[in-house]
Amino acid sequence: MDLDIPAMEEKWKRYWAENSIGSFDRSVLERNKCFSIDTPPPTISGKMHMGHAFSYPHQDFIARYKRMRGYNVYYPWGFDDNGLPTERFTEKALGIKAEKTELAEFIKLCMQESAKAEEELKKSWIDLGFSADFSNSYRTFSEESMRISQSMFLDLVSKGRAYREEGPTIRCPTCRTAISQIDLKDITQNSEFVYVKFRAEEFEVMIATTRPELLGACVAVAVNPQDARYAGAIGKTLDVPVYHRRVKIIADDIVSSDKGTGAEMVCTFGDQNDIYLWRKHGLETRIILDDFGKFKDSAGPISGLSVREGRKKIIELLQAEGIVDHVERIKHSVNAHERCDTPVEFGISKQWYVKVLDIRDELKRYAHSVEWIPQHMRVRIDNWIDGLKWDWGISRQRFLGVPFPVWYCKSCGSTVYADLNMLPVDPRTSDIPVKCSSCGSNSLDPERDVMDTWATSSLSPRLAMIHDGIFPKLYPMDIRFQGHDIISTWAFTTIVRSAIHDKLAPWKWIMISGNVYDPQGQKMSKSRGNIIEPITLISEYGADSVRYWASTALPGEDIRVREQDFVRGRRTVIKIYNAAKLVSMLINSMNIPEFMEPVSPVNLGILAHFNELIRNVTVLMEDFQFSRARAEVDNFFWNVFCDNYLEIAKASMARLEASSPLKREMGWTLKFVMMGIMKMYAPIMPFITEEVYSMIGGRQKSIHTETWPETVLLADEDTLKAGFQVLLETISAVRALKSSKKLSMGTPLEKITIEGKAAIISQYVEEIRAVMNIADLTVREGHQTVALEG
RNA sequence: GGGCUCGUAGUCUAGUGGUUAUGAUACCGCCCUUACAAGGCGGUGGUCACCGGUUCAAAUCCGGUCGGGCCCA
Repeated sequence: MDLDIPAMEEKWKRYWAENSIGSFDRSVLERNKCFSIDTPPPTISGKMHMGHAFSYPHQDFIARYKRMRGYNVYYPWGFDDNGLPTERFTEKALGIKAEKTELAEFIKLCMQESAKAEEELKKSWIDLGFSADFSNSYRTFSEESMRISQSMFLDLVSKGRAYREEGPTIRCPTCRTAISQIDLKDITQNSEFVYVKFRAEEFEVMIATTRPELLGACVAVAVNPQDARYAGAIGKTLDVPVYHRRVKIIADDIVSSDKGTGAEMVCTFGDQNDIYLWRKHGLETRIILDDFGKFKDSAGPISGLSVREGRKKIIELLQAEGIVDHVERIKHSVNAHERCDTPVEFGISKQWYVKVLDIRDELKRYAHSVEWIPQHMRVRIDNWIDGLKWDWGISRQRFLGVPFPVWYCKSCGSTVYADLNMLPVDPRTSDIPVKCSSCGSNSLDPERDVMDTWATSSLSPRLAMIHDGIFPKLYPMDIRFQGHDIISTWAFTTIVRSAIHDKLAPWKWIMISGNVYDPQGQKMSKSRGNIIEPITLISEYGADSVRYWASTALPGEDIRVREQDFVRGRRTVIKIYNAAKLVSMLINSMNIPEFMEPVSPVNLGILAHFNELIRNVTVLMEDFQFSRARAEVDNFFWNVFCDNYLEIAKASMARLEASSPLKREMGWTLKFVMMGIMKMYAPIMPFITEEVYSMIGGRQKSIHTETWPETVLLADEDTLKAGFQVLLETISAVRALKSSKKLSMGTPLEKITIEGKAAIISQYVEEIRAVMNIADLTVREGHQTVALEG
């Protein structure tokens, strides 16, 4: 009977759910008995994609392995329904616009849509056989998460780590919305460098700019301190053409001498470079563009114009002044909104920041106290921390997000914080009466910004464990799983939060996964049309095969989606099933005892090999090297167990009397080794191993509640193993002989002479005769040769 | 531009100083009555990106060059 993979997987999914296989035992909360996993909550705004199908199994391999090693595994599940992606998802699903919907209503709709999407999504994850706790998942935008996030924000405030200051905002003129840095991408566009002379009484400086229209926002001219051309000019002032104001010449290493003339105009704000210089040098602020991309009155002659019109007009005015030297066509990269490719504009407003610059060394120490898998990923967070230019900005000018529990007093200007017992609170929509804590006024303005999603996601260990009522029992957690693309965001911000709130590193280990590419090594994207859906692969090859594919990559390494890997996974599943069918046929009529001590060389030999396998695989799994671990099991299962031991056992047992002690011993060894292989495969392929476990008489209700295989005590294991190795080589030589004579492996042979290590081979004469169907076998001392006689 | 990473049969991949370089896939032979042809046995196929250095010995260590990828500017 052929194996029906979908039906088999369906059966066990139900069985595990009904029997709560793999669930966390709340009564055991000692840290050394638990293993806790900080899982990345997938965003609810998308389907499961190949990146998920690749990296999430890695967590599950470790979770299942640790359970079998006796740990009470805390493997919570969350969904990320916070922030902009959910806004867009809800807008699209309901055909509404956040701007045109009443705020409280919009947020309610977002939460409803998220809840629906989560139910749908959950199914995909369960289909892949994950053993996380789906029955009790947390959400990054629940009332509970909001309360946690707000209370931890207040903790930042009380520790002097959160502050509010003027900061840049990014707007997309096309989408007419505030966006965050994460929504930016670099695009290269054709542009022109306009070379303009800035004059002073005694000298002039030529600057090259791609944004002449921002002349009215010019607050400085910057040069590199090493640049000899401007050495004498630093600190002096220049006249801004058209507007005729004086600005200072400042020096900064960030200015490149070989770009343009080496002197650049600093405007508030043309690009991120400007923001950096503005902040570092404490420059004044001149905002001349409004939120809709039109010039304000302060832009003087170009007020009311668009960016494009203003640019044309300014160039005309500069030419009229006779100070345009020349115009050069160039290609340069600009920050653009990733959705619509429009170059963004920068504005300014008061924003909340988390102070991190002064604790960089401490953050690095915490980052280093975590063990990074693979180790080389650790330098990425070092580079990030070293390269930080400003504090962590957590304000976003959006609708859906965790609100700041903050008001501003209209009469005295104080910042008023919510009490802990008010949380969660949305000052934008709440009618809770709040009074100013300094002057008692009840006339307060709510903070209208919301927190960036990372400000909440960075608390994921708390979100999960408070939700489950076990915080801080298992905190810090054992391991975080995440991709390398978010080391500078999620890993970094989580380390920041534990460092500040708890003076701890958040985990013992962090495991970084790679990216998934299409068969040609290209990124998968809608625009390339090369998206492959995990659901398609699951229905075609089975979840075990998809997991098998995911297990082929080493930690941190990228992988391609290639048909042949799934084919290989499915072959393995089917091979396991067929091997199990044979094993159960061979042993089912027997009464196999739980323990036995084999005495025959062939059984001791495979056990010696198996011991070695268990040791190697265990070391690899402890080291999170599931790819190598699985390859070891594969090799043993196919080449040693199936191709040889099973063939030997099948042929030998057919010749032995039912009452023969050797037959009984073989039956026991078959079951013992097969069971052990299944246990080592179980974390990778939970479905087929469960099926086999039930076929060959597992004693527990599931293989996933079994313990990891342990070695058996053998006298002189090395000799046993070497002897068994000679047996395998001898069989291989006889097979080669049959193959060269174009005979089937089952063809009877009359008389065969084997030359080799006679003392060893003689121990296995009966097995060799049986498996190769040889009537008369002679063994002679000599170099390994096999000859057919007569 | 900076950091990290990778470069091994047509393709993918193992291999951090020591026999004849691992395995998968593809390809070519042969083998189906008794677990599995989605299988078994055997075979073809490689200047280990390039150049130089260290060493008795380099795919492996060091330096450089070229090319790919990711992250950051």
